Amino acid sequence: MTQYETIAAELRRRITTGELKPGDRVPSTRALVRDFGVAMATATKALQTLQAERLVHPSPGVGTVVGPPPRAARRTLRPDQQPELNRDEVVRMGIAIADAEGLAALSMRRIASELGVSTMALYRYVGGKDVLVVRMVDAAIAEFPLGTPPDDWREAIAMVARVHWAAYRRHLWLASAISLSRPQLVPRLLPHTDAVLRALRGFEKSAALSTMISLFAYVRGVALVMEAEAQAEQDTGVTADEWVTEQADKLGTMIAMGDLPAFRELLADGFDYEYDLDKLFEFGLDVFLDGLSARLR
Amino acid sequence: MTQYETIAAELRRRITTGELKPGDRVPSTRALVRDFGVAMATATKALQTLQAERLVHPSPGVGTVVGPPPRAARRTLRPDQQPELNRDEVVRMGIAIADAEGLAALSMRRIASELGVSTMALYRYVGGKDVLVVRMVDAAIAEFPLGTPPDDWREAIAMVARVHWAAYRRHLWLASAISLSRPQLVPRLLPHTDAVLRALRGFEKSAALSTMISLFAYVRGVALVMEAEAQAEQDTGVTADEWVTEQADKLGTMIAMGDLPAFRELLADGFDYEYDLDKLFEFGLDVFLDGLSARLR
DNA sequence: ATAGTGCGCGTACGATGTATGCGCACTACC
DNA sequence: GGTAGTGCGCATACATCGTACGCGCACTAT
Repeated sequence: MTQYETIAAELRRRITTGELKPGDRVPSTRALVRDFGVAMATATKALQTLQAERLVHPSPGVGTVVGPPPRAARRTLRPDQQPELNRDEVVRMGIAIADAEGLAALSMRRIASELGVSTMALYRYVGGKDVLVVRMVDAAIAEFPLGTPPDDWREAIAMVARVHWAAYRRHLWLASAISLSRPQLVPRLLPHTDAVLRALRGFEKSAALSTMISLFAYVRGVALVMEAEAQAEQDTGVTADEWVTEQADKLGTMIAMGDLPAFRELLADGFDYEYDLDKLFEFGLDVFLDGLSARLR
Repeated sequence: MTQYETIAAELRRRITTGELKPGDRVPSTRALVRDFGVAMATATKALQTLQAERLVHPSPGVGTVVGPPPRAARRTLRPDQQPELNRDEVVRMGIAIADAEGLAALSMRRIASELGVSTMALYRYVGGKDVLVVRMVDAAIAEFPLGTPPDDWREAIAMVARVHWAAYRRHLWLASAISLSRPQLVPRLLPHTDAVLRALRGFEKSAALSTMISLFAYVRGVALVMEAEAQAEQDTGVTADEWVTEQADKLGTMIAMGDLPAFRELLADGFDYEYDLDKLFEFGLDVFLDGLSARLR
């Protein structure tokens, strides 16, 4: 332990034990030099350490005082300098851009220019892009409150799943954004998980949790298919149907070369599958819920 | 239509009608100047247009000849210049990096430096990053061939799902990479889809397709949870369990503030859920398959 | 009046994917 | 055997990204 750490520790002790109370003055630099027999630089460093910990603060003309530095008086801004921006506005713009052009088009510079503001100004409100995305997720989820869930457990968790689906549908980027965000909580998602857990009280506890995660994973999985499709269509201007017909040749040769009997059969007698992800989602959801019912019985 | 376009069109007509056959000489620049009454520059431009279309090529000392330019003889490289790189090597290195550090760490420069090669040299073999990723996906899938599926339809599609799961487990990046790739086919994935379709021959055709997509979406959904967890652990060095305990305070206040009875109840009497994604995957798969069975009956 | 302070944001850095175009080794002709 | 020409392989350079850094200015406190 260096000398300045020793001094800092001693003063820290006096403060935490109450020997020095908030408002009291700690020994001045010069007093420390005298009492501990150290150089000025060392004494200064010790006090700086405590300042960095916000245990003490310098009070001009008085000395170094115990207690955190007083919050600087809120600067009164002249009317023309009132910040016309706030966090919600940034988050809203982020959502608007991601909705219109996908997460890939979302950049700090883009948001800033869209808001008529300098890029770095955003960092006054959102900390960084990752944090912004988490806030976007939270805000997007909040657009779809749950209402009161039905009594029937099956109806209840179906409702939550459908609400999620609606959110993913409205905000196509949501499915990929929500995964990137474990280190951050999404507060307004908690009511959803709570609703599912409540509905599944009849199940064993670990089964209830597994059910919930599986269900959410499924919904997000289908939502990602939807997102990929939308993104590809936007990038290339080609819909899924068109793409299939375009790629028919390549697919044809692959089928011919590989050993894909079921595929060939499927394409043989008129491939007219209606590619409707809403229906697909409901189908898988039904199957899953049927499975759960069987299990509960 | 400009003059040179007129001339080019006329020559093009003579070639496509067979009036001029491959090997024949088209009129020289000077002949065109004489016959069409245009300037040298115009005649030259007309011939250049056709050259760009690879309909004709200049043959030194002969004139401009119908037919595509002869493929340059394959340059015989001296032994010390034999390219020591090939596409598979690039793809393999891409997979190695993504396995070890995630898709985010995958960059063209990184691959190149890891291979001891200049960055742009990679573009001789892989076209671009997107294409590379698709090839990585294909290669990763190919590591898990299907074997012969059981007769029982349920066992058969469970097997395919488990093979997918194994692939996702081995290559954590696979779950996010596989979605980005609609415009490209993943050839060696087709046998998997074919196996599922074959197993579901008993179902109505559209139901079979919906089942397949739902199932794959589910598997990938769970795999993405796994990937996010692994990535977060690598980035922050904090496991999921540790994170939960770390965030307990924040979660606690959220629970206290919000109205989350089931959550509170869950945490109240000892939260000891075993967070095992393999088991979770099997659980959800079972539920889904149970649902399908019920539906088939 | 003047010294000091901290806020807001402009500048700049280190990444990224990849288009562009240059030098050079080689081929094909006189 | 010299030489013109060609195309391959890759170094350089550009546009984009997120954001660290630190400067100037407007304000507060003396």
